[in-house]
Amino acid sequence: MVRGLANAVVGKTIARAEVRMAKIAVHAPERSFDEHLRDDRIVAVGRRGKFIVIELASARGLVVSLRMTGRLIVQPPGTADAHPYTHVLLTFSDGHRLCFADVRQFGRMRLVAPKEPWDERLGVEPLSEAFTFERFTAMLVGRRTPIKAFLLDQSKIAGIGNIYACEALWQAGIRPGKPAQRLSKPARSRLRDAIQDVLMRAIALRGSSVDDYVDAEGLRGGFQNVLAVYGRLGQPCLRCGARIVRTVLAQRGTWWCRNCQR
DNA sequence: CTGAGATCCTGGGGGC
DNA sequence: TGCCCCCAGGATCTCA
Repeated sequence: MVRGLANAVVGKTIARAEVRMAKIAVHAPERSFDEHLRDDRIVAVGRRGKFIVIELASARGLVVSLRMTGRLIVQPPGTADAHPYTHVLLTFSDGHRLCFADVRQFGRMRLVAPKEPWDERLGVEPLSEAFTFERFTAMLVGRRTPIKAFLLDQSKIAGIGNIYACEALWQAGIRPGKPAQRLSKPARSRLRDAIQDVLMRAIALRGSSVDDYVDAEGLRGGFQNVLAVYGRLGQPCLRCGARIVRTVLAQRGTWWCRNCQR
């Protein structure tokens, strides 16, 4: 998503910003969203955890959280709204538009000040050098919470969602409900590797379009075609053939194999 | 600090 | 065919 977005919008100047649903655009109240953004320029697009960061020439940032159904769509000049639930529209000086749409209205587009520590509550990036076996081990000490709940906690490891938590636990052969502190050394090693492997493979396939996810270029992902457990209730485990079960853990649907995840 | 649960939303699927 | 019910889920908040 970030790579496609960067290709499409870096260098563009914001001519105006239209907010159709006020709660979606979060900003300092002194001025309107449009007054804040007008004439600023996009210099980079990055990511921290699941948050997309659109960096501006003013050193401020537009931090976008898509949650489940949020979409960012880049539209050529002169085209109609690309999505019926468009809540925020940035129009660039060249006529292109960046449309933020979200059926469920859970997503947010937040304007942050230069050096504002908006990501203080996010944990380690799982694909960074900092995510070592030693650090992973230290994080798990004394944690009684189920390992799957731990993986979903963005303040520990940033960026793992429900799909990738299920897939990483299957790949590592670990029961989702196992208390985090009780993972053996080999299990911790397998899980750390599985987290990185699952995330890298998913990114290579442009994400998981389980429902109707599309990236900024309107392309569907491909990882939904290679999911081992997520959404595969009753189907055979790709490793042992046992039926995949679904339980609820941390208020989330959890798919796993009772036979080969222990 | 940890862990658990509620909350926000709407489309879509299942049941009848 | 139509209606009702319920469910999916990420981040943030509250509470014990």
